[in-house]
Amino acid sequence: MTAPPVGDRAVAVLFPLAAVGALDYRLPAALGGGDGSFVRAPLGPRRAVGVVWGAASGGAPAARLRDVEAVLDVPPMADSLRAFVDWVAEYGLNPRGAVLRMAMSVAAALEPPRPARVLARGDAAPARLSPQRAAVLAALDSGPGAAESQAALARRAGVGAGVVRGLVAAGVLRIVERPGGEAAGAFGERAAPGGAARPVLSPAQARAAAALRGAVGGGFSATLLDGVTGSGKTEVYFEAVAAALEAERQALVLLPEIALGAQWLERFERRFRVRPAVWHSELAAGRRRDVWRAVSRGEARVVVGARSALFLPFPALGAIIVDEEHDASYKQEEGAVYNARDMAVVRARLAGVPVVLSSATPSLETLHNAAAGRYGAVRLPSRYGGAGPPRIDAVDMRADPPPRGRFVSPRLADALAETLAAGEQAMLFLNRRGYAPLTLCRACGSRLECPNCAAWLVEHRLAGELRCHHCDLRRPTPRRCGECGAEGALVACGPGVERLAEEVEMLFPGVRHGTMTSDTLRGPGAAAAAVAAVAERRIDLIVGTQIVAKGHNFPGLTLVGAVDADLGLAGGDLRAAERTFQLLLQACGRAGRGERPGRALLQTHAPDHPVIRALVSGDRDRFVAAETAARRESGMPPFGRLAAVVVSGRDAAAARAAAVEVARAAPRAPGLSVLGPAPAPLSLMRGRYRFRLLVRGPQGRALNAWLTPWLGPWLKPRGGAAGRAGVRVRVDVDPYNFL
DNA sequence: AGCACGCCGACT
DNA sequence: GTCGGCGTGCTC
Repeated sequence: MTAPPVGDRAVAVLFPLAAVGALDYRLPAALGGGDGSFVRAPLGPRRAVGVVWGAASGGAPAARLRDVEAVLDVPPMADSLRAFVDWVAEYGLNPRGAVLRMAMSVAAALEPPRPARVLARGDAAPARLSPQRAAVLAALDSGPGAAESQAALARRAGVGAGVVRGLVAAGVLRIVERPGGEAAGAFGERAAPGGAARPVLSPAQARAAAALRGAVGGGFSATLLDGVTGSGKTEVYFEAVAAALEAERQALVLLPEIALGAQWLERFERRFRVRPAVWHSELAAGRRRDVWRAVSRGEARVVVGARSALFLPFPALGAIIVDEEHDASYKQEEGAVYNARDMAVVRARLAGVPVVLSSATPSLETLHNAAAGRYGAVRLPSRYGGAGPPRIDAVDMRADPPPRGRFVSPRLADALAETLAAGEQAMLFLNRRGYAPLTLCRACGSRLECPNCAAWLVEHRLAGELRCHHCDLRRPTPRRCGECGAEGALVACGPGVERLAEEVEMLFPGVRHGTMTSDTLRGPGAAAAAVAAVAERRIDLIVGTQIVAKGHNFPGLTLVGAVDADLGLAGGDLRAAERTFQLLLQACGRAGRGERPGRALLQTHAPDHPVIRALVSGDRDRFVAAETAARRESGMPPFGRLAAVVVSGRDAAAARAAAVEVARAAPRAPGLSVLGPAPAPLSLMRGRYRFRLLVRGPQGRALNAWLTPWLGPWLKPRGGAAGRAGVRVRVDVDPYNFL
């Protein structure tokens, strides 16, 4: 593959910096690196770590090339991962350096591991053996063998650190540097493919599992695992993981950030007896480094992670699983833009391994790909253990409205009362944080709005403040109106989960209820604690946002009430119907996962809306068919592709002018249409005025061929064609979020 | 991303 | 007179 090192080579080095990208260097033959090598090279006045990215581009005269300084002692980046970085960069119009950054997010992992300094017996015999000194020596002998730091040994011996230091100074103990001091062995144990508790699979599960197992080792393939909530999809895709392990390869399981909880890990551990390596954005630096290295050495056999885990340096990838493949949180919009579900398919193709896309409510894109035969499909049509699906009914809020100022209809209240009286648990689902989404002044009619965003301030009564959900603004809830000064005239309009909890207390005094939102479940372990509280019946009525709709399993729960089922349907979002359907079905699916059958009530003002009708009739296929037909009609995804171009700036006029200029420069081509610019749906965010262009093109890569030359000049982070007036141009390829 | 260069306000 | 604010530009 690589040519023998005859003389120095001119190479491109890609740096993990959005604004720099690849630069040419001379790679001295003596250093011995090649394509994919991690190298340290001079960059301006400093030095930086980058990756050798093929032959030099010729962008600088050979005489000006500087020398690569060192080839780092870590396994080089595999060709398939480099190809993946290039792909993600090109597809999403991302700077290559920004994408590389995700693939080497751990600076410390690239430095040689700092040797651990541990203690061992020295040559000198102890002269005067004080009780403290004797305790230290006894502790050393009884310990795990020469492998402890000074502080740890002192702690175990119950003496001050000074005693140990004294012994070292006297030569009784000596410090030994042990290379590779970081958590070696933490991932070293092999996951047991056979597992401790090989699960009993239903016939349907066994058939699905066999199909997935069969795909492992057979090169690239993509398979949709389409199973109703509670059908045991996880156990099925665990078999694909097991097959990868049996083949001595690694497996990657992607989960939405929100589902990466204790329950999933426990299931994994029950099946495989070991913990997988966990990867997500909140990981502490040290842990990150350890996991990255363990993956790159092939020691971490299974990685479960959020979307960024796609960029880990697997040397022997065997399978990729994308759980809850329809989940919108796979779409990354900050920094580099990409959809981890789609990029998982790309990564699998480049690595020549199978990918499994799992969901109870697959995205239209994936269903379309399965229908077209591009993806295989295996189905689990019924719940594991024979439990039926929850019975779903609509409550017409026009015919059966709640009392004024309340949000739970009499019918839902009755159902709640029945459920609680029967000793069962219930959940109220409302995808709205805080107490009330809008506060207005009864005296002058003004609304409390964020000064930096075109959005209402949301009251968070528990915290005693108003918050903007689009920027960091928080301010104490005022007593008087800021416009007219009227005292005590501010009224909360509409419900949030906090207000719902208040209503629940009034309806069912003394009921043990708990609110679960991203505000109340802060930090690791909080979600697990809440789930445990429900399991142990310290909570009988859950009030929650989408955080409770996904992933968690509540066996005693038999009733789900969607307080505002229409919530996601308003607005011009392309995927509003699809997403609402998915979210509500997931929420309803929380009911009846144990012995007792479940039911769900959807409070709606539009019981005839196709989404509500599909949920009530349980006819997903008809809904999908209708939605697909509408998309085909309008040339929308998956029958066409979109890109959103957002031009923003602190000065509205300058931003608008730049947006017009961008639109004017658009290529004219049949099959390509450009709408706008128009004020973006969130026309002011974080103090920046936003204008949006919507580009629609045909399916496939043709769209990129137009976008890249057209938008390239505007996308330079600074100093680009738009940079002067502080105007920023961002492009979101395959947008999910229409804000 | 850093880091230097450069061009205007309040201090030893 | 200088120290230092961060706008602008460059890194093979």
